[in-house]
Formats: sequence, C-alpha cells, structure tokens
Amino acid sequence: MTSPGRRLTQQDIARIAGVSQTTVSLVLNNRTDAEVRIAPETRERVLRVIRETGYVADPIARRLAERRNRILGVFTYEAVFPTASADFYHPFLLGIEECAEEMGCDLLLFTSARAAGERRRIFNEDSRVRLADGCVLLGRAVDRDDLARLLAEGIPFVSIGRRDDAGAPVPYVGADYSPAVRALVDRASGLGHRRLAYVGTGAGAESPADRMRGFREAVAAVGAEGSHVPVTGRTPEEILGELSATGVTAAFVEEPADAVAIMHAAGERGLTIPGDLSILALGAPTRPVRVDVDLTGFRIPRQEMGRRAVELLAEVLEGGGGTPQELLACELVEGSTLAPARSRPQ
Amino acid sequence: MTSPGRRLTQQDIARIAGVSQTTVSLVLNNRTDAEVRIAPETRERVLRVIRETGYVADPIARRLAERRNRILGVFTYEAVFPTASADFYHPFLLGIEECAEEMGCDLLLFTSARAAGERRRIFNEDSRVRLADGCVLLGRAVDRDDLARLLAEGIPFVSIGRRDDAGAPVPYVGADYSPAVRALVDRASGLGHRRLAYVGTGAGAESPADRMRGFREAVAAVGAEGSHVPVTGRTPEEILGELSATGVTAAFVEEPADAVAIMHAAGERGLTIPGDLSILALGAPTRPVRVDVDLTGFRIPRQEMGRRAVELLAEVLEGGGGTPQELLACELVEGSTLAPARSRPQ
DNA sequence: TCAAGGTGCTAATACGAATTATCACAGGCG
DNA sequence: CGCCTGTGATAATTCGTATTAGCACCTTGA
Repeated sequence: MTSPGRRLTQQDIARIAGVSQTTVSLVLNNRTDAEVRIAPETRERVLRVIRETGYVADPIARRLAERRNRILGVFTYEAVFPTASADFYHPFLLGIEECAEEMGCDLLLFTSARAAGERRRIFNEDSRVRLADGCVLLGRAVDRDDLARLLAEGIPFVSIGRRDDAGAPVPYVGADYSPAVRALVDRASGLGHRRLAYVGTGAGAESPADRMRGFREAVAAVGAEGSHVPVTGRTPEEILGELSATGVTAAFVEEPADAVAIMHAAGERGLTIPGDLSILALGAPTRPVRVDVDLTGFRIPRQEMGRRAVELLAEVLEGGGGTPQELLACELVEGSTLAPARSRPQ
Repeated sequence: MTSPGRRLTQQDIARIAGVSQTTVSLVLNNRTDAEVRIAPETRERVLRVIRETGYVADPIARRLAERRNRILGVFTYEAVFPTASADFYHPFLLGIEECAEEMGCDLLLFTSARAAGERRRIFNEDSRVRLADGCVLLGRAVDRDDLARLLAEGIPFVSIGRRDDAGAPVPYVGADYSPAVRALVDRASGLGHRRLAYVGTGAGAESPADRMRGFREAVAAVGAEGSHVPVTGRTPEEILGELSATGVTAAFVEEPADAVAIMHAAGERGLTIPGDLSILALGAPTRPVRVDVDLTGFRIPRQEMGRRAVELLAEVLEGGGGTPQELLACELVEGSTLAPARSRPQ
C-alpha cells in the first residue's frame, strides 16, 4: 500500500554513487559555474544512479532552503465561493489564477479568516497572512486599519482596487473609473442630455468616490446640470420618481443591479428606456441580478486587474522597492440604453 | 516599520520574549505534557509577543519537521476559476471550503501544476502535492497514471468522483449515478415510454460509464428498448433527427447543456417538449448554458460531495488505514420535461 | 624542492520548526 | 553538609536540500 520504507534522499543517492550529498545536489542543479567543478564521469555516475532509483527532490526541503514558499495568498473580505458575490469576484480570481499558474505559484485562499458572524478581518486572532510570500487583497471596501497594519509590518501585498493612502501609499491596481465616467457623460452630452444624475452612494469607498468625481468633473466640463440621487434605503420606484420629478434625462447608475431595478420600475410606469430616460451603468453588478438588457456603460477589466495584481506582487517580492500603483482603463460598452435626449417642452 | 526583507521566525519571537526558540515552539504547540513545563507567566508573555507580531509558523518548515501543516491541497485538472467550468465546480469547492474551515485548515490551490501549454499534471517537474497534508482531486477525468503514482507514493488523497482501480483501489467520494438513472428510467417506463435513448458519450470516464450502465440495466429490467445516440461532433439538429427517426419518446441526456440545445432544436422544428418528446437530464451542466426550463432529472449532491471528501481525507490523515469509497445518492428533480408517452400509431 | 595555481570534491552550515536530552536552581529532608 | 526531587527552561539535533568555504591532490615553473 504505502511506499516501502523511507523516501529516497540525496544522501541515499550519494551513498550509492560513492560521493557526497553536496555533489548530488550540484549535479542535480546542473551547476556549471567556474567555482564548481564536477568531473564528467562523476556527474554521469550520479545521474545514472538518479535515473535508476527514480529519485525526485523533495519540494518541501527545497523550498525551505530557498527563502520562499511560492505561495501567494488571496484575501477577500467576503467569502470567495459562496454564490452571492461569486459573479463579481470571479473574473478577478480568474486573472489571479492564470498569472499565478504562469509564475509557478500556488494560491492560498484565506477562507478561514472569518470571525464568527462578523465581517472578515485580515488580522484576526490567528491570522495566517504571513503564511504566504505575499498576498492579493480583494474586496470593494478594505478596512483602513488593516491596510495601515499591512504597510507598517512590511507584508508584501497588492490591493485590487485603488486605495487611498493609509499612513503610506498603498500598492494597488485599480480600474480607472473617472475617465470612463467622463467619457459616458461626454457621450450623453453630445446626444443633447442636459440634466444628468448620479444615482448611487458616490462615497463610502474609493471606487464610488472615483466615479462620482469623474461625473462631477465631466458635468462641469460640458456645462450640464448634474445632481446626486442617493439610493440607500430607497425603492427603485422612489428613485425613479425623483429622476422624473427633477427632469433628469440621463441617469448614471453606480450599481448595475440598481440600473436593472430602475428599468423595471420604469417599465411598470409606462416609461420607455432609453426613449424617456437614458440609463448608463457604471461598472459590473456586485449583487446577483438577471441582466436582460444591454446596458450602456463600461466594462471593468477585472480579469486583467487580477493578472496585473499578481505581476505587481511578483515585482514587490523581487524587491523592486517602490509602491506600484496602476489604474487600468475601462472599455466603453455601447449597449442600448443611451439615446438622444428627447426634445421636450421646458 | 519592520524590515520587509525577512519574515518573522520563532527565533525572533524568542528574542523579543527573552526565551529560547524551543520555548516558543512548545508554547505554540500548546504542549502541556508532564515532560514539558512552562510557567504560566512565561507562556503568557510568549503568547503576547506572538499576538502582537502576528507571527505565523512557516508551513514549509513545519511540514519538513513534523508531517502536518494543516493545509489541504485542491488539485483540479482544469482551472478552478475560469468561466467555462466555474458553475460546475463551484458547489464542490463550496463544500470543500466549508468543511476545511470547520477543521481549521487552509486550502491550497495547486494552480502551478501546468507544464507549459500542456494539460495540468499532478506530477510535474517539482510537484507540490506533498506541500499539503493531503489533497482533494477534482475533475471529471483523472489521469490513470497520476492516480497510480499517488497511490504508489502513499500520498494521502481523496478523489471527488468515483475512480476505477489504478493498480490499487482509489479513495473517492462519488455520486451514485446508476440508481439515479435507473429511477428515471423506471419513471419513464411507468409513464408508458418504450423506446428510450441514452444521449451522450456513455464512456471515456467513470461517471458517464456509470450512467450508461444504470441506463442499460434499467432498460433491461423494465423490458424496454434502449439505444445509444452519440453526440460528439454532431449538431443538436442531427441528434434530434436520429431520435425522431428511431421513434424515441424519452431521451436520457448525459449533459444538460446538450439537453437544452436539443430542446431548442425541437422548438424550431415545431416539436413540443415533453408532449412529443420527454427529456431527462442526467446531472448538472459542465458547460455554461442558459437553462430556461425545469429539466426533469436528478441533482448531483456536489456540495455534500465536497464536504465528505474533506472529511474522508481527514480520516485518511488520521491514519485510518483503509481506502474510503463512498457513493452519495442523487436526488430526483421533478421538473417539467417528462410526460406520459403519447400513444401513437406504431 | 618548493611555492603557485588548477582541479575535483567534501565538510560545514543555513533554512525554520519540532523534539530529545539535559541542565540550573530551588527547597525539603536526613 | 550532601542528597534528592520537582520545576522551568534550553542546547543540540532532526528533517532534506542548497550554498559557501575550503581541503587534498596534482601539475607546473623557477
């Protein structure tokens, strides 16, 4: 059943070949430096024994001798697999996995970091963050204190999603929301929309703040009228009501799930989209939702962000020294929920 | 600001707490043997330093010295996250994650196991399978040689999905397809269906073979007529054509994605489901597909299988000695694609 | 004949945690 | 005073591989 006796070691090979363990190691690693010389016939003898015995180096010991795991940690505030957020996280993880695979690294999911019933924390009682060589942080909102501590303790990490400074600059790869929102506003403006609204929180974390900033700047630049319609604690009907009441013709909705809900509400009211109201979706749904229309908006390059995060982490681990910060462009999505503003009696 | 160069070791903790590395190790492992005595206040001091520094034992070193590190490996032949198979793997991973969490284990995804451009192999140049205490194998088809080698080297593992012997019995937890398919055949037979077809490969791996076997046995038992309609390289229209031509009234479709495609083809031909043709789906879709009908068939207990695999792996690690092999029952799904056979002119 | 230089290999050690074998120091007793 | 016992901690060693420093031997050249 189990392999007979002990696992073969370099020591065993050395004994059989009549050389030292060092020599075996040198031959195995094919070291041909000027410093190290092995007679061809000795090398051949060692190789023969290795071939005959089928010896394979123990990866554990090998990694102990190097100083790294080749393990990358992935920390998410929300659970990785459970269904609610799976759709949102999935593309990031896809990119992370791809890149880790290419780099020959394994991924460690910190699935155990959950304080009972509580929100996850990076530093809980027995945090295993240090278990990996470095880690990738995933999550829309990241605890500021956690970030500060990661920085202070010099733990190599890269955040997916832009983060404000937390005592020091945070390494991140984010989506470049501002210009993307600006481009949408330009489009809407070009189609005659003059009363625009930002529908969403527009604050609370960096990414909504970035979108809101892009919105404000663009509205100012094109000389349109921009309002902010909050969503928390309100029904789609109420939101739609406010949009209609204030004569908004183009709604820039932070969360696509809200956009879908508002569209349904509009349908029930007899309003047509985009005939009566244009809807622009600012990103990807973070809540599970059945999207049955082609929302105009932009695509967050999630997979690319995942990939890039791992690449940057690798650089950090190589001792690059700097604090990488990158924003990746979002690609505009044509969709069918933006139309020319209907000329209407003022 | 810690120097980001090195990672924290027990030696560091020892220095800070003013004790020896041995003491730190003893405290960490909560050794309270009669042989080992640590003064409560010393223990507390060490624990405090550990808490403050967030020290975590290096799993590699641990695994080298001991033979456990509380890390469970998850090996998949296909990538874990990519979209094509995500929906299929997700429930398994969910179960695995849940159970691992309860056991206080972390999960290590072997994402690095790919030889450039090739299919993943468990044993590549420096296989990291041994990095974890044991591992769970996931994948519809598993390489026979890999299994044999895992067995030969005595690496603890449990396969999700039944596997044929590979030199020796393979530990697994699988879905009990045969009886599930048999139950569906019984149902169809009870509703008057006499010409049944198995639509799918019915071979190539254990799970299709099990379904096919269940189908054949059941058909024989109820004295119906059963045929095999292959799918590889054929369009849904062609398949549907063969079903019609041979007078099949109930199609047992291995892959739900195919079932959906066949239903669409039927719709275009003016055939009604289940009026003209009953469709039975044998499991869960392994390809992404929009399932807009309630397929009659059975549910593979994927989450439970994931959980159970981890539990069995734990038993194996405890040194249970045996080779656990379990099949979990599939739950029948009523659905709406099975109806009484239309009495039709022979 | 002995220093200089080249060649081929090995002893020693590091890596980080776990374990075994001791060791230092009380206090109690005869 | 010397012996014993219990307590609390540590030095030394182990796991298997990689690396560094250096040793022993041989050839040259003066």
